[in-house]
Amino acid sequence: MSESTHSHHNELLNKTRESMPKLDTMFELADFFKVFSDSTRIRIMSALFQGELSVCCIAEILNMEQSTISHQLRILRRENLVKVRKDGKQSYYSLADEHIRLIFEMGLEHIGE
Amino acid sequence: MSESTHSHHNELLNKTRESMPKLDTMFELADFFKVFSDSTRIRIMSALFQGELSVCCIAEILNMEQSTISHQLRILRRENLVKVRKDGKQSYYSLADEHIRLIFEMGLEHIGE
DNA sequence: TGAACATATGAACAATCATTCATATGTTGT
DNA sequence: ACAACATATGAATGATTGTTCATATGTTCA
Repeated sequence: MSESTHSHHNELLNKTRESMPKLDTMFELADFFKVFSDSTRIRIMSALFQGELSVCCIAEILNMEQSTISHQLRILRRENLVKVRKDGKQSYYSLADEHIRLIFEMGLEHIGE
Repeated sequence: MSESTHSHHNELLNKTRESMPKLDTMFELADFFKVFSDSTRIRIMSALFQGELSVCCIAEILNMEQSTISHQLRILRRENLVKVRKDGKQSYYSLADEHIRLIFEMGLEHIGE
């Protein structure tokens, strides 16, 4: 292989590497989308578009265990996608971000709904 | 508990259920975002923003096994996010959709980059 | 204070998934 | 036809993750 071929090859390689986001950023991005990659979390967020809901209400709407919902809400909280308002015994969850609706719409558009 | 309390409760429950996307749609949506939830796939797509690339070139850019890249490209192909152009020994992959850039930008915006 | 209820959480388990290794398929140039 | 190369893919493995059960924490009301 000639030297010029090598250098062209390395040029593309370096140019592409430089155009890419930082490695850490790409890991964060994957983690962010990971939150949307589970159907239970998608269903919880879908329910919350309607307005704030308590944990047991979400569990009833989805027809799933309260424990399951709590665990998934913890993940949504950790990623700042929902916020909590405590009132007596209940915890009322709501979407933290109008952003989420856009991300949903974008996904729905791609799967053609 | 009074009957009116019950009916208010069921009203919210039904209203919310009706406002949600179809169950199948929510499963599809989760599957769609699942593709973006892995850092290797994110890195592959990031590289492809630059233009089409062969499999071994992607492997070199990411410094990963050719086999790993092939497996992940298969998933991206299955979900219609990349397309292939075969030329001799090589397979050149490129992004199937300008959509992907928007989804990336939306994610980057949320993680604050 | 005690009973009933709402929520959170740790441990265990099953299922999913990314990676690697080995190898098959297909192409180019000699 | 053969050697060298590029890509694809099945099987095995290790790691991650969603769900369930049991239980802890905290609140309300009698």
